[in-house]
Amino acid sequence: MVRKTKEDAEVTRQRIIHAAREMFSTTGVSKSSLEKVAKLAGVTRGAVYWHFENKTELFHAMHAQVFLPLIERIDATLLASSNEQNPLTRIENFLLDTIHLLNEDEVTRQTYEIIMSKCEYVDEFASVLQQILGNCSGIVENIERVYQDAHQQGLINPNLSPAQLAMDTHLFFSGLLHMWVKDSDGSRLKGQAETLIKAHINLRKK
Amino acid sequence: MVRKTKEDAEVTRQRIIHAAREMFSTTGVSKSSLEKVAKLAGVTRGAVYWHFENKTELFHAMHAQVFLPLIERIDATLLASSNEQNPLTRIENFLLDTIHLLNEDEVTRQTYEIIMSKCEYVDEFASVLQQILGNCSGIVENIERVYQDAHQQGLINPNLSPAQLAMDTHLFFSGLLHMWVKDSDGSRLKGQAETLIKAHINLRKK
DNA sequence: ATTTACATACATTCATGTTTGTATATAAAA
DNA sequence: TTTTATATACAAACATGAATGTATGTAAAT
Repeated sequence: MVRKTKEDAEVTRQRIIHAAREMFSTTGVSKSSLEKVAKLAGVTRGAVYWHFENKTELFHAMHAQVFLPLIERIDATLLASSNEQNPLTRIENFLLDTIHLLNEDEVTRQTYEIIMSKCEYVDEFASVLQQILGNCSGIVENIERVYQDAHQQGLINPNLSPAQLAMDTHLFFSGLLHMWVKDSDGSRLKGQAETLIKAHINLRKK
Repeated sequence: MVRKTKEDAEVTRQRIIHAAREMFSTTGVSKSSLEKVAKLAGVTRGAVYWHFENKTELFHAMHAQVFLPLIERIDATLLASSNEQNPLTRIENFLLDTIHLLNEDEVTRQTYEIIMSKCEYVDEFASVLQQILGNCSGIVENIERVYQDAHQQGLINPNLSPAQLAMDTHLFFSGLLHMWVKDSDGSRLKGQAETLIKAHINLRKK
């Protein structure tokens, strides 16, 4: 029984991506052989090589599937409804939402985990790092705009530059995500992430 | 010509560690074969296997060589001369010193780079992550003590808990180091790291 | 009839761990 | 002090396994 319908093929493609994510997160990217990924997906390497050129392309597909929507969501959360509520609250909500997403969505959490601690950024993967850094720059710019709003509305200490505040927030949150993801047993952060975020924002209030 | 003197052997051992660090940082840990490490060190795999059980042990040796002294240095910087100067200045100097170290010392920089983006934390390497997290906890505790000093001296806003401030600083700095190391061309951070650190500390001042 | 969506088989490369060989440093015995 | 025995510090060879990429086969969808 070969030659499935187009929809069936798409299903197998997704199953392969899903299996790859599982494999990557438990075994690490470099030690995940396509043989094992295929087996976990219930297919053979033939199917994998049919859908993806090689492991790198499979990785890219897995990464993009989660992060492209995520970037859009971030932009939307930060910028949309610009004038509807307190800018500082908007930033706080953005951070809280992201933590919440990691709590709820296994796929997103696994992807973050792979990106942050199960992957070596050399050769073909170096470009992924640059891409991530690019996304970060975008996020920082967005946060900065919101801080500018806060600045204009007189919500924060006027001698703090929005650019520096934005970078400080981004670095804080980057550190938070890293520790959140790596601290697997959750003893250090899981319980107090929300408190920390609120404290971080409170530092800025007048 | 085999059977060198003990001192010669120690030299070889160091050469292997050094070569491993170079290899790991350019090729990534998992793609660095002991064959290539040996060749870079000017020896054969025989020498490598004589000095180290396997690649994991070699990695541990490389890691410990840089990080054990580093941890001591951090403790010293943060705690020593406790009453000699402003606590906030002490934290600021600790952060600035670390960035300065990364600027000056190639070996330390490479090691950080490997730890942060050229290594997959699975299986035998998972313990390294836990070890790093343990170190982080220690650092946070130290920072917290210094913030307590600042608190008692009335230097900071009294409704900010030292524990939260310490964690906020640590996460900020963790994020900063990550970006500092990964942003290889330095376009995003290299120039403004010091400014950001000072801004971060200034946020806390009364 | 032809392309599609795979499974199967094949060839090659590469890394690892182990074993063996060996010249010499070093410590003990004479 | 010289001789001797043994452990040391590797190099070289070997054996094995695993992963990759490609090529071929094939049944069903289109």
